[in-house]
This record gives sequence, C-alpha cells and structure tokens, in this order.
Amino acid sequence: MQLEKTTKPRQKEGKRGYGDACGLAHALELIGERWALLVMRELMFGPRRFSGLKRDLPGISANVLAQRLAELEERGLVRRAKLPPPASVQVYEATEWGLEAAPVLGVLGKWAARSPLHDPSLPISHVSVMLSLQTMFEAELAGDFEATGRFRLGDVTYLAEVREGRIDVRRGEPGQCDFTVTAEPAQLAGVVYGGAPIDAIRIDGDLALAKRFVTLFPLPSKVA
Amino acid sequence: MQLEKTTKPRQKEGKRGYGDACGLAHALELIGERWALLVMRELMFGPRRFSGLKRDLPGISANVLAQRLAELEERGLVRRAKLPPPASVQVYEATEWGLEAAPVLGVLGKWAARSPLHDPSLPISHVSVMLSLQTMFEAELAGDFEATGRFRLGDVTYLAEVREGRIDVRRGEPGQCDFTVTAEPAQLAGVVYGGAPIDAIRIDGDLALAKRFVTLFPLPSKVA
DNA sequence: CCGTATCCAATAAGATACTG
DNA sequence: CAGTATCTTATTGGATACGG
Repeated sequence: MQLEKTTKPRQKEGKRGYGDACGLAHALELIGERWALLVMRELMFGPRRFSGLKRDLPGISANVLAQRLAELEERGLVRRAKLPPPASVQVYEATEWGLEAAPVLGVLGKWAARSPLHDPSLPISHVSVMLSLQTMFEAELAGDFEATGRFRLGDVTYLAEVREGRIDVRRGEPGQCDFTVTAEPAQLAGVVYGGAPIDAIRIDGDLALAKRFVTLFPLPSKVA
Repeated sequence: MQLEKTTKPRQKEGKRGYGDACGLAHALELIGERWALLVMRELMFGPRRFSGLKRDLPGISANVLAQRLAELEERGLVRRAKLPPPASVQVYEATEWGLEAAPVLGVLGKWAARSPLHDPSLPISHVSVMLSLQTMFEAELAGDFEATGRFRLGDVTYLAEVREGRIDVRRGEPGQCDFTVTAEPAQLAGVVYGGAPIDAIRIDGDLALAKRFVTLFPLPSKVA
C-alpha cells in the first residue's frame, strides 16, 4: 500500500500557537519569538533605522530582522514611520503599547542578573546599558541625591536625571548637566557593574557627582 | 570545484546564543525557548509530574517537554525530586531561583492582557487561572475586604486568601475558608474575567463574600 | 502508567548574495 | 541603505516504539 503520511491532517495548519488562553501564553505568541524582545529593547528610547538595529543586535540576519519587524508591526507593537525632512528616512518605532513592554524587559533583565552563567564580557549596545540604569537604579541608595548626567556612547547621546529618588533616562541633549560621560557602552557597564575604576571612562564636569552616580545601580547577588 | 559548504566554520558551534551581555538577552537564553516559560508557570505552585505537565501544556510533545525540563534543570531553574514514600514518584520542581521568575510571568501576562488579539476561549490550566488571580489582584478594589476561598479545579485544590490588601494563592487545603468554588478552570476564568454570571460555577459557603471576591481582578482595557 | 528514544515532515533561523 | 531571495542548518511537533 502507498504511504500517505504527507497528507496527514494537522489540527492547526500554518500557525504554531500555544493554544492556551493564559495571558502568559499569549504574550509569548506576541513577543516570544527569537530576537523579538531584543528588537523591542532597541526601540525603547525612540525610533531606529533598520541598519542601526542590525548593527546593535549582534548576529541577527537581515531576513530575520525584517521578519520580526513585520510581525511586530502587524501585532501592533511597532510602527513604520518616516522621519521629517530633511532626514526623510524610514524608521521603526515602538507604539504606545509596545513601549508598555518596558517593565517586561526590566523584570526579565533583573531576574537574569542573578544568573551564575551570565557572561558580561560580550558586546553590549548603548540601549542595553542605558536601559539597565533605569532598571537597576536603587532609590534607597540615592536618597536625596540629585544629578543630571550626559552620556555620549558612540554616536548617540543620552541623558540620565536622578531626582527625588527616581531616575529618568532618555535620548537627547540635556539643557544642562552636571557631568558628561564619554565611553563605549561596555566600558560604562564595566564601571557601573563590573567594579572597574571610574577612570576607565572619560568624565567631564563634576567628577564627585559622577562617582556617586555610578554607585546607585547595585547588582543582585548571584544565585549559585 | 567541490562544494565545501557543510564544513563552513560556525562561530558558535552547537549553541545559538545572542552574543549580547545585556541581562535581557541572557534571560532569553535561559528561558526564551519555546514552552520554557509555560513549563515554569506550571511549576509555580509546587512540584509536578511529567504527565501532569504534559496534560496541562496543550500540544507540547513528550520529547520537547523532556528536553525543556533537562535544559531548565541544567540551568538551575528546575530540579528533579522524588516525592516521599508512599508516593515515591519522580517530580519536577522549581528551584528557589526558578520561583523568583514569578514576577516575570506576572508582568508578561498583565502586559498581554491588553492585547486585542487575545483569545480567551482557548483551554486554560488550573495553574494559569490561579496565577492570574495573584497577578491581576487589585489592592484598591479590595480595600479592607477579607476572605479565604477554596478552589477545587478538577482534581487540584487551591486556597486564595485576601487580607490587608494582599492576596496569597497556594495549593492545599485551607484550615478554614469562607467559601468553596468548584469548577473547571475555564469556567472560573469566565466568571472572574469574562463577565459570566457567578452561577456558572458552583459555590458553597458564603456566596456574598464569593461574589465580592470575584470582582477584585479587573482586566485592563484593550489597546485597540 | 511513566517517561525516553527515534524517526519524519514542517518551520524557523542563519548565511550569503543580490537588487532598487 | 534597506531590505529580498535563496539555500542550508537547526528546532519543533507528531507519531510511534521501547524499557521500567
């Protein structure tokens, strides 16, 4: 008799969902694919171009990035936009709801920080570092400390403002700031999280404030 | 000339990591594979057997479940244990660190609850429903309301205790309780989240407390 | 019954080349 | 630069079959 295995009926043709009403399962259908959350991470501080995303996501291939962006767009997490002239380039930006995924990134990252398998020597993007400042900031360590720092990481500038026990991190130039850090993302991470001496990064402005600033982001103890 | 494509050097042979020092990327390497977080979900209220996991994860195949459990075990999130005699069966349980992933599940689920694509008609496990109560509980709606409910979902019994603006959900029999709900997980979800009438589920004990109880878990508004 | 191991077909991911 | 096309490899799911 002939083999008919190729004609087997499949209950869910074409889709590979979890078939589970749990919100968690649905979340994984939205952003559970490989690279999806890292793409969202790169969009958290504002619109990005395709090539920038590709550069900062080490090892992603163009077709996978294009597919992820298309999926995230059709799910309502990402939107294509055109930057106003004279730039007029196409960019990808997170929608409102997409930006609401920020706590997800924070909780995941914070949880993983306790992992004994974590390798901090790998490359890291400027978005990752600045987002980690937002995530790992500890209000109790800050007390009533106040400072505004400017961070020149490669060709992107961020602004981090500590005030009233909160931190606000965003892209752009501050109107004024107490100090300016100029470094590669990995160097900054080394100083804040790796115990590297602060002169591993260039600091202009109020060095004392900067020294205090970098102590506000404690790493949790490793689990093993 | 001969094709030598199969001998291409691959920079990360055998592993498919993200090559990214970001904590988020590492989190995804730990629990980013398909099914991994859903397996963790099923372990959040205590040890489970292989067959129970397979039953409550709709559509997972035995080999994938076995592989996920093995990976989670070697990463320190899951541990094999043997239930004490007379049961003496092997179970899987979350480690301390694995249990610390609970907030991750909560944040993800809560975020996804705003999705317009969510289909609540799919099957749902008892763990999912009880975990969602923990997640979606709104302290402000509770005020100083106090109640202890027993939930018989299939062959598993849970206990949910609302007190001092907090909720505690766990497996087991309560010493005493105000009401007992007997239902399938989907029916309970329908009453709590779907606006189904409360008589869709069986309630013994204090009906008034139970009616109030099921109002403490508001769904966020859909995003589109 | 409790898993494990193995095979196979379908998909997703990765590498690379190429086009407007 | 911004993707698409194509091809290769890896992972997944489904169906058994197997050992305790």
